[in-house]
Amino acid sequence: MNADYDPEDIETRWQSTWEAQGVYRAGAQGGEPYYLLEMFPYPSGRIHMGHVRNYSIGDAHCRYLRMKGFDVLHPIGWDAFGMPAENAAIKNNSHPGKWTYANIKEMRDQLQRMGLSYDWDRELATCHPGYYRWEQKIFLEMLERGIAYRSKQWVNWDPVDQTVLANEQVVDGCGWRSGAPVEKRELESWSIRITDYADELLSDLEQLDQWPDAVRAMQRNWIGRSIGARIDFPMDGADDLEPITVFTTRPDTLLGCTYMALAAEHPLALELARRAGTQEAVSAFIEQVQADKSAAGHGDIKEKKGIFTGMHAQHPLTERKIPIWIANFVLMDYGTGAVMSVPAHDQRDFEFARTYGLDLIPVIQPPDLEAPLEADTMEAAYEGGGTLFNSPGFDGLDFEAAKTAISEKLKASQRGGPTINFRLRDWGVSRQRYWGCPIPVVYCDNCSIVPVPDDELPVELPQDVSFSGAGSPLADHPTWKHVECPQCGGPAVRETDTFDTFWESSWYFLRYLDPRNESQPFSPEAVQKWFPVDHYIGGVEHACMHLLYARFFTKFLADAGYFETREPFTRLTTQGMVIKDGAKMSKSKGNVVDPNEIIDRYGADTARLFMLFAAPPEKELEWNPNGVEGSYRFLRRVWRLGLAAAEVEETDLPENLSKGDRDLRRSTHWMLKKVGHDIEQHLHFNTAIAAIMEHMNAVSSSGLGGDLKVHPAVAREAMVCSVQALAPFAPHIADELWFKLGGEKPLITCPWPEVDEEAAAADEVTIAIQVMGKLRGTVQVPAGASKDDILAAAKGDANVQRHLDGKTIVKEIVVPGRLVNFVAR
RNA sequence: GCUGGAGUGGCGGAAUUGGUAGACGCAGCGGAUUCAAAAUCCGCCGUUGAUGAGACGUGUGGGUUCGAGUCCCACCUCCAGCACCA
Repeated sequence: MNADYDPEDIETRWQSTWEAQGVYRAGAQGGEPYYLLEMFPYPSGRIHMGHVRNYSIGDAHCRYLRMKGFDVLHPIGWDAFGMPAENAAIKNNSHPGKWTYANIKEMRDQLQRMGLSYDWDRELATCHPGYYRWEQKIFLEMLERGIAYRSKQWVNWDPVDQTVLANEQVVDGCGWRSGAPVEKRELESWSIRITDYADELLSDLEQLDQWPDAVRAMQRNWIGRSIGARIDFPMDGADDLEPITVFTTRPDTLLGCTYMALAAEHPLALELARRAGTQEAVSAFIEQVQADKSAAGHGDIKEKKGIFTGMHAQHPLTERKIPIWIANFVLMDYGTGAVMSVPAHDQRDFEFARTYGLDLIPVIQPPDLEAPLEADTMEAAYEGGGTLFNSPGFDGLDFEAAKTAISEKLKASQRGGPTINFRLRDWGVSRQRYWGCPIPVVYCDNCSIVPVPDDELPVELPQDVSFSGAGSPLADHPTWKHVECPQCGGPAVRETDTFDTFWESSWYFLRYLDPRNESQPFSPEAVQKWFPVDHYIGGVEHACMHLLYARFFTKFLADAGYFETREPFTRLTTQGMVIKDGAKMSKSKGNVVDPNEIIDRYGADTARLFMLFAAPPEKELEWNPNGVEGSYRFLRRVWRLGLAAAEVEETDLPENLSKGDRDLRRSTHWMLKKVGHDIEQHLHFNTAIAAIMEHMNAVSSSGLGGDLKVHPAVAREAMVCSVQALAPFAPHIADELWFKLGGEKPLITCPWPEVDEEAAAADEVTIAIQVMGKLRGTVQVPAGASKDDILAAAKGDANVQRHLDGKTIVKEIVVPGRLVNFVAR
């Protein structure tokens, strides 16, 4: 009679039933809307354990919320543009789209085998023109509002992927995808003024109180707001040149400035050298710096090097002559690419000055030092605070007051003033690749940059391309780029760069709301109903790229009038990595476990259960084959007990329950309460599942399947509730048993069981008894026992008496339901 | 260096936020069942002690408290992100 647990049979049957009944469709049941989203996958070909974990977490939450009566939107799609498709196309001499769609099909099958609760009607692929036409439109709105601009600038060039990278995409000086050392190139390209939103992106982090602190901190660092001053240094003896502007956080040390340093890429570097006649040496130095950077792979500079340009600036307050140097440690990417050097109070400047024999002028006196700082005896820069000296007009001021005083003075004489500087740079979005969304502009000799008119969108990628050449197939295409200028009708050429693929993922969560809309990117009604995303789940590696861009897009779209919401993701969960043998799973380490094999062997329910049980979502998860086996063993146990319960006669709960009945009912309802609580409070599925396991131990002890020691109705209830509680984690086996126990609709469409608080409450509690804070015994008392009764019972304990013997109790502490502590002398 | 986080049995991890440290699972040990195996079931399982009483025990050292894994001070180690950021 007892068929063995056969996950494959159960899972395929339920997956088709669910699909046939459309139980996952958003709006299928009504209820309060809830938008639950996991980061969509790149269709690389196969899903990996990281995906399985990510989607198991999201699915468990989704199923729980559905049972709690929410109308959950839970969509899935494909982040389908990107380099791997193009590389595969080059290798196989085929088309990236072919590779991409084949992978999507493969991965869709895999996800469906996991039995995930997605609304597949909303599936989207970002490489589809029906998707990307709307991001072209959004770009044109950015262009119109001055948020998108084209400029010639120094960019990060990935020599392997043959494309430009944004700052965020350079990791340790290497391309985030290719791993190749990044080079600096000067290119015409498109940028997005994300820096216009720097302040808001920073300050709104405050309100994201359901985001992990780590992610907020990373974004805060990334945006890098610092308060300081902008200071203009006029040129000495070259009146036709603009002053050199620097940014400093220490305007109080301005009088200690003895030289200036420019980045090698600074536009004035060569110009100054040309005027001073040091061109040859300086350009050799600049080339050396560039070569060192490429060779080191990183921005890692071993020793500080520099060269004097031969030119001088004037100190903005004293008009003293300030030599202008070029130095390898000055970054063009930060501030203005030029710094004022105060060697007495900045360690880098100090080292540089000592190397090249430059002057030191100490101007801040440390508060705990009696003798004044002296240039000749200093062994390191003093970077702390103190009182100003050697600073005519500011001597005696505290350094903090001096920051303001000097900034204001500069402002008054129009030589700078207080300012706030950000580390965040504008977002360079041009990519010299084919498999991306075309940037919808054309270049016309008469009209310059012309946006593609709305009725000509989307600008589609041509299908007939060859990947033989080194550059972009779009640039090499014989006809595609040649068009009539939309403005003057003359000959024009299309932009052949495509967008950074982070462009697609910056707004896909909005397209899900209305994925087939052909007249707008999404309807206001859909946004009104679902946006923002209530809970977003994904990997922490996107903390500073995707999540920052998505926040920016949302703010821009709000400003463009699409909606009011200014933050896209209310709650964020960043799940930990799946590791094996202490290391991230990777082909090179040979420690990859293929989800397919696990599902073949144990079924999806076991794989999911293990992933949720082994660790809370935000922690790393160590893949443990024995642990998987344990989860499988548990489900088999549930299966047997479930079948046994289905055999038990169906009756009402009796009026009078035996102690055994009450104990099992307490276990049942305590478990339900605990599962609900753990999911709602912290998404701690691991402790929720532990509670179900604990309860199953109690069910097992009740004799179910053998000599039943409890009332049949109590035993049935115990199993029915277990199956319901298990539904978010192992949905297939849960539905199968649910139907065997008399259920008529899939559990995801059924309400979460009510906790019977009375049954869940204990009628007896164990009180710990301490003497002087040390545990000396325990005692069982009725749940509502009075303090006096508890104390009496505690004093009755033989061991406690032994420890109190010969002592006087000076204090009795009673924590109701918990413990008693006797303080005795 | 800066920022964020974490240190609990052989392992993954619990501990209602100041109240019996080690739930649940894995591994291990012992037993039942079996001709045997698989599967299943029961018991033990921080260290020490003897199966008892006890002592010790949540990275280290102090402190607050009747009572500290939890709070305070100082330190150590590990992980992650950023890093010559002016």
